[in-house]
Amino acid sequence: MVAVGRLIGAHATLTRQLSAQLVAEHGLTLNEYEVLLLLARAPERAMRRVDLAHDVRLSPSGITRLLDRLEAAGLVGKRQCEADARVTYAELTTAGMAKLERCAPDQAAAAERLLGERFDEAELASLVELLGRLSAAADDECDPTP
Amino acid sequence: MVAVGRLIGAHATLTRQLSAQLVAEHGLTLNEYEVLLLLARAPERAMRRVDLAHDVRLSPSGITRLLDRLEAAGLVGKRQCEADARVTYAELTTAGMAKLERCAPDQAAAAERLLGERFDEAELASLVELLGRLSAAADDECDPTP
DNA sequence: CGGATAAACTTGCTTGGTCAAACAATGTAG
DNA sequence: CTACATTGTTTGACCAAGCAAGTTTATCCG
Repeated sequence: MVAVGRLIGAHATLTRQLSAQLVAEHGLTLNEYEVLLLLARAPERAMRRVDLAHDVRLSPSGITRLLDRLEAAGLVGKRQCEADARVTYAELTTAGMAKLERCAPDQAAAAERLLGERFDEAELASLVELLGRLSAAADDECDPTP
Repeated sequence: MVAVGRLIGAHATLTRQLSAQLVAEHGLTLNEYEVLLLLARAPERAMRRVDLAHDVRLSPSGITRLLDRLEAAGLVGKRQCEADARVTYAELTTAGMAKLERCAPDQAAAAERLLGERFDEAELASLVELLGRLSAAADDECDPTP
């Protein structure tokens, strides 16, 4: 199947392009950026580490390390859960919020440049739909909620 | 742009699923596998390291190290270029060929399971076409051949 | 010719991430 | 109520890859 190689190559491309600018101009990994983004959208700007890990598809240890970095940079803080002493919440600090607001426009521009130029609305939509099936599929396999 | 996160997530999924089996059952990275595959298809089963690096989108040092591993495993050998002393060819050994033949069916099956189940012919084609534009775009940027 | 520039490749160091193991807190069965 | 399993998180060892710098060979241009 020749297709597979191409699919993977294309993704690598996308990720690299998108992360390059982010790293260069804001010192953030794509994953770090996405975590910030997820937190910003979450209620109370806080999320459990497990859920965060799941959403960015990182291993538990991966998330620990990523959050360590963000915490060291002051962009994220820890909060203990009262109901369950095992869980720690990561919550966006105001500094983190500010950072995100600085990154977002550039990131959106990069995405626009990469995608908007190449695809029209319909194509983009179908791309998202098609790829979406893959993610959905993966979720099923790990977490077969019927 | 919500789309971006999803696109990236989907790719991560695809790559991970595809590489997991490969690593578990054959002790090969997805990149290593692709290198083997490229070599198998190349004339004389040999390629320059630069070209290999370009095709799998790895940095020069990345390819060096990857080939080191494959060489240590006896799957690949070095050959000097007579015309240009700078270049080294990587060539598939018979062991490498055999290895590839053992991996390929499993890999094809995995791809089939991941893609074939989820997409029909037309969808797959359009997916490849759309994503292909991204790769093509990236090539242009590094290598603006008009 | 000879010297600069570029191409192919390697080496050292750093990094983001995984896995396996450990640990603590929570649920659940008997 | 005790014992066992599960869940959330962290830590240590390891690994694939990137970047920057260095070496060697080609090439181009005066």
